Amino acid sequence: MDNALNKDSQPTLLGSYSDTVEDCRGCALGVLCRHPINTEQKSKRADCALTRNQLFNKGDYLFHQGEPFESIYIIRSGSIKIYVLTGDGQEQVTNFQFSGEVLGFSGLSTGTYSVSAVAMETTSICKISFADLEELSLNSSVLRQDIYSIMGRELQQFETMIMTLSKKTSEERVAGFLLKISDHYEQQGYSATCFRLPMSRNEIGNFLGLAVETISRVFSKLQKRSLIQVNGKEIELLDREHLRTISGES
Amino acid sequence: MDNALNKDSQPTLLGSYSDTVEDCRGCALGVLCRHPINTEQKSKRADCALTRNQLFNKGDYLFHQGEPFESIYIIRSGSIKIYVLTGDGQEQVTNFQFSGEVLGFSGLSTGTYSVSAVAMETTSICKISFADLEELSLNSSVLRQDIYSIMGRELQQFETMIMTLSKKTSEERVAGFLLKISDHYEQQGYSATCFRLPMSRNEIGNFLGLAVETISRVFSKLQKRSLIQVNGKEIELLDREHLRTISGES
DNA sequence: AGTAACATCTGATCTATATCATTTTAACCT
DNA sequence: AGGTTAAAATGATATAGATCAGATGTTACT
Repeated sequence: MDNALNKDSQPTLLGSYSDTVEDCRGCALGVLCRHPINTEQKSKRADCALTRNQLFNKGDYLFHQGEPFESIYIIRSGSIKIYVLTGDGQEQVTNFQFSGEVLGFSGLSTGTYSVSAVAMETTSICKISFADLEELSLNSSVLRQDIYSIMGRELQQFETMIMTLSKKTSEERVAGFLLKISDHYEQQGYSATCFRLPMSRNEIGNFLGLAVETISRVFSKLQKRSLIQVNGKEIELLDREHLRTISGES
Repeated sequence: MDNALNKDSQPTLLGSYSDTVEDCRGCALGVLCRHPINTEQKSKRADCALTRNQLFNKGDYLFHQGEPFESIYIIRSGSIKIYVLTGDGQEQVTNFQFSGEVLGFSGLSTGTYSVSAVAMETTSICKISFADLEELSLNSSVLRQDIYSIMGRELQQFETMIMTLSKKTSEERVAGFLLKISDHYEQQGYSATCFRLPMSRNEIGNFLGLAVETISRVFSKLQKRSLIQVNGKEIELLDREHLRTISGES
């Protein structure tokens, strides 16, 4: 029921896994594994560790809202749902994150995670304690810049999300949602037009501020207009350009 | 029409304004002015400067969306509206910020400001280039922690905002909005129950994802129920407890 | 002071999306 | 495989809040 560790997941010295670096080209904190800082650091701080390639099954939690903030997580592959519990115990999905993305930073202000993070499918994670990350960053302006950049990007994405929730119609939201996922897969070298949604209609609706039924209806409508092909969670984007127009850029 | 500099606003060496520190108790980056780091640094880096107490009039911009990211801004007094321009040129208010708060971080990822920041009333600002701030932070774990904490808090606030826009009714949104401002003024030593809103109904509606007319109507309804007293921009909260219940905590 | 331009308020109507109800389809378990 | 349970789709209806229109109030300018 808890995190399933595979045999490669023991904490290891930084820089000792150069054979796996090839898998990590899209990693937002790739400098941790690629930069000379590793070999320099290795000798200085034997205790400084990055846990790599830890496997989580669908439903496994990376962390729960309220737990002490400890580590930053990097998604190697798979996908994670981020959500907060509202005052009355409802779930509010605040993000879906995919390979290459980094999560956990919002815990920085209170010292406890402000959200929960749960795997939506089998997901491989790298993990580094924030204390270690911060210490490493003192010797690498590139790493520092990367950390700030990741947090800045997350702030920007939230700004965009607020715009979406505040001004967009259901169709615009769904089109934008599909394109965001498509763009992400494309950037990671997968098909941009044909993919499997790791989340349920319910979770999509929750994230987009719409009822489940509305998601179904919009999917059907977009399919009737030959813009997408829906088969359960399998989605094919038939006309990305038109979808882009509908979504209102963003 | 542009930023009006008052006579105290020239860049100054850190630590040279100890006489003004008393005004800055609520400042989220107060460590810049209070911590021994200042005097140590002062001799080492004469060019490291914090611009203090720069005055902006209503309508003056701190920065515009798209301009190169340069500095972080700290509000000493007054209030700032943060907004993005959407694809079709509409304005989307993403935040209202008040004294003690820090802004500009979302520019960190792209190197250009992703939002515009404009004074809603006469506002006093301190400003530090991010490069200088980062350099100072290398010698102060407290400052580093403060920077991360500010960014983490901003992420958290966005998470809350998404919940608001996704799930709350107009009444809940408005009650929560008034309480947030009230709490802020209280924390800064002003009256928690009686204050002047620096923004228009239009801007409130834009921020809360509601039409202007809805804001007016909810204000009127809350007044009819003796929860608030409205007189143009002057607001008195008559029953904060009840408002808190209506807002659904958050 | 007087007028223009704008902000706010209130009422009447409309509509996008929620909600409720039912059917269809897919996933899961022993 | 077959039966149970959950997810998704679709139709019918309700409603919160948008939009339109007008009245009133406020601010700014000469």
